[in-house]
Amino acid sequence: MSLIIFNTKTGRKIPIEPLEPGHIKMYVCGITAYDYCHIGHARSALVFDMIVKYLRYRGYRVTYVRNYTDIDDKIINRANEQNISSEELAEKFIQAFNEDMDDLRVAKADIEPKATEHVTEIISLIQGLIDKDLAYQVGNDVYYAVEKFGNYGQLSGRNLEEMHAGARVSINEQKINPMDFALWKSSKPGEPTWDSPWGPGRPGWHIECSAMSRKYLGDSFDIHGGGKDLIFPHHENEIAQSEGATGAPFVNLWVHHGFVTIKEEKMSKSLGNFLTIREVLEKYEAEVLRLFVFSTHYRNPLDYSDTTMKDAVAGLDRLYNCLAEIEQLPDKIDNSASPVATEKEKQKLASVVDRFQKSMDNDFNTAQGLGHIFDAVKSMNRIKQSLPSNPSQVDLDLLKHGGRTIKKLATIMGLLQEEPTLYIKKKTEEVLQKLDIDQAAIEQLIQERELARQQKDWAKADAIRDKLLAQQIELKDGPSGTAWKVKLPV
RNA sequence: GGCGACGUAGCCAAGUGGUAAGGCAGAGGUCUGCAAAACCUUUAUUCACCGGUUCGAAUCCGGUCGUCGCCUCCA
Repeated sequence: MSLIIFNTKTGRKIPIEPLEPGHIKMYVCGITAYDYCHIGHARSALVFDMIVKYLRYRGYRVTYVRNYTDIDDKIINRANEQNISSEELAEKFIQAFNEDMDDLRVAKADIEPKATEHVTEIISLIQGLIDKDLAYQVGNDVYYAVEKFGNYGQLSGRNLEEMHAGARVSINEQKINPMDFALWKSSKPGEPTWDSPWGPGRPGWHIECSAMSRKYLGDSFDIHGGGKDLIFPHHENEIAQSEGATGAPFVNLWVHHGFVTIKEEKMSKSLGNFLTIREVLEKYEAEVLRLFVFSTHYRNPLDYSDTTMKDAVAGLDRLYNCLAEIEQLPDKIDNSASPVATEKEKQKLASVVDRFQKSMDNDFNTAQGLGHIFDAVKSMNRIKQSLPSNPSQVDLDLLKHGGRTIKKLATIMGLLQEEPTLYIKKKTEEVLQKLDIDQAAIEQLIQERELARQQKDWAKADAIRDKLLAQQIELKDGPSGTAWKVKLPV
């Protein structure tokens, strides 16, 4: 069984066959550092984090490059507004991005190059395009001549005539074709600038990715990824630049993920309907956001709402509860009863790795993979449920092994990374801190209630329980006394 | 206007030719003084609608309606 991946360029799934056997080279377009990142950026980072982890799980060596765009019109404009240099602004938001990634526990890419540190490579790439007559200089600007590149539109499935019909292209008298795009822009006073054969200026947006991917991954590499909104024009232009310059096929597989939407509309700055990663992480655990993201296939739209996030909270709690209960079971037992696990349950647990892998092999179907994990949890809960007080070693081994297995699988999505019991405890303490009540007071009230219960003064006992409940404290009467827990926010 | 994606239970979401995974919510049950929590069980004769192909379709083809996206910076 091989791993198949959907290729945007052909519209179909193909098996991954690395150019260098066993070694996958992947480039992903990272952020433009001019503001805090929203959860659309989080989806991108999480999806490719998962893809890298799964490829490595499947035994591939992966070289993962994700760039920073640290020079661009938006950065310059924003820096001017704030009266700081664009370097300063970009640095600030790269750092903010890294903090967000740490909070999301997204692993760093192997190489994280910045556009401004590759201007030399960019200039030589542009010069190569001019030499091949694929680019032309106008004043101190350099443009790519799209008509000279035969395959322009191959990725996005358009042709130049159609795009003219769109009539939304900006008319620039300097350009030969309105679709020509800037490789080098002359700088205005006060803007960051580099010397070049065409005068002082700065790189256009698309050229940096061609230059940096070539430097770190070569003329041809395996996977290039990003959000669907990068298909055109960004990735289309990258192909024109890279293939124009090298004559070699640029990328084997184009992987594009879908958008995060709010109320079915794309999250974007212009609509003002975006949520930053840090805003969301104030309300929800990183793993909740991860579960939310991976509960839908990466190419589909993902609608953010309180309901869907609440679902993710409940789902994650379910997983952790199962693991926590398994953890509390003994590892070894002497005089055990006969096993209770049914053939069907054993079968479910024995096959979960295969089923998970089959789902993931099919274009990283995390939604289905998670389904298999939940399915295994259901089987384990069922076994736990019917466990006698002296459970059999067979059942214990089954549960312990099952718990380890789903934890291992969940790791690919960055889930279930906490100690199960600590996860619950941590959430409790966080909430408790925000409440106007301390543990001692709670214990005190529970003791009072226990006394009332012993005297069968149910009215008083219930009153105390209601009082605590009003403060988000839930009581659980069990055989070994009364436990309490914070009603976790959802 | 051009191009593309999607429409599966109350909600979220897999499934792309062989008879509807999983999660949330709901209902019933175990437990309890009653509860809560937890767990178990259960929940779509049917996959937007209309035709067609097929022994067989949510899955393929044609059409209709609806939603969203790209075509300008965008993850």
